[in-house]
Amino acid sequence: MLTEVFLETFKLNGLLITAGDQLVKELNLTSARWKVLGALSQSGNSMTVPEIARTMGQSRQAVQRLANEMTNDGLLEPVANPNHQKAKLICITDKGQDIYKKVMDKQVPWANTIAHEIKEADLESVVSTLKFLNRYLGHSS
Amino acid sequence: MLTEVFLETFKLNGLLITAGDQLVKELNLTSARWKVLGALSQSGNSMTVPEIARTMGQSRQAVQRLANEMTNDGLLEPVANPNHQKAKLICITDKGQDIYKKVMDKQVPWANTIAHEIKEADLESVVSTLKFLNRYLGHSS
DNA sequence: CCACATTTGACAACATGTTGTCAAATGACT
DNA sequence: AGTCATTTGACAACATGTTGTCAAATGTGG
Repeated sequence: MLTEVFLETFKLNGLLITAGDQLVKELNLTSARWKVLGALSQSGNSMTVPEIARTMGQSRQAVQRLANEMTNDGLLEPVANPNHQKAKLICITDKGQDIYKKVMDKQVPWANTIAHEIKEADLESVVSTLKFLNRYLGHSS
Repeated sequence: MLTEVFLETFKLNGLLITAGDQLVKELNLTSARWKVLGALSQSGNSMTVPEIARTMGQSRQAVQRLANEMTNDGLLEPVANPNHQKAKLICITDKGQDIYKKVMDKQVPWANTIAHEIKEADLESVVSTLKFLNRYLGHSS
């Protein structure tokens, strides 16, 4: 049955990326960049690239490229890190905040429409189980 | 909370691909090809490329490329489709069956180790909720 | 303080995914 | 049958992801 969870996760990932790309297209965003903004936003707005990568379950190189491009586009900005000379802290710019807010204004009602069709207990079960799997797989590697 | 489900899904997807790649590396497979074999295997061993793509929640072009490469590698073979001249039915070759079996021999114990740490009710909750989300997102697009 | 492992940014090679386009095959409707 | 929308394989452009490597910065243990 866990195998089924994995297959459904792969599928959901694909469908979410497609749906997400459609949702944020007109804001000149993509799902990948949205995810970076989300990770930063969720954690107080300032992390190094490798920290973002670990949060997202991806390689630091993938996030590094996104961060560089988004910095060029004025969505992010690197600020000096008192704890590390090379590893700058990545922050969201005002422009980035603005766009992220607009994304959330579109995403929240969309998510609520879906969430209404799912029992709250199931949602909690899913969140905690996925978190457990992420913790488990994250530590093992 | 549904937003959290989505973020955890993205993360789990990344970690699963990494873990899967490690698991099947020595069999000259990758997670992507494994998924194609799994989709075919789960559905009686014969589907057209677009059918596989819909099962996996991906674009038919992505699956087409994988299918072409795996055909060149002797894992798959296209057979005539009585219902469609162009859209061949993709089948797993004996060699493909062999490798898939070896993958499962490695994956099943690995999955069981993890599954033991999760309550069965939670697992059922996750599977049915993910399936619902996939059905919902699949129909809407 | 010094050697050594780890982390980090930068860069490259490559796998995997999306979208868009085209012509051929199919299906649906009159 | 004839027309038109849809599906399909092929191909291309591009976004996103992995791994591997290197040198610099950091952490760790003597």
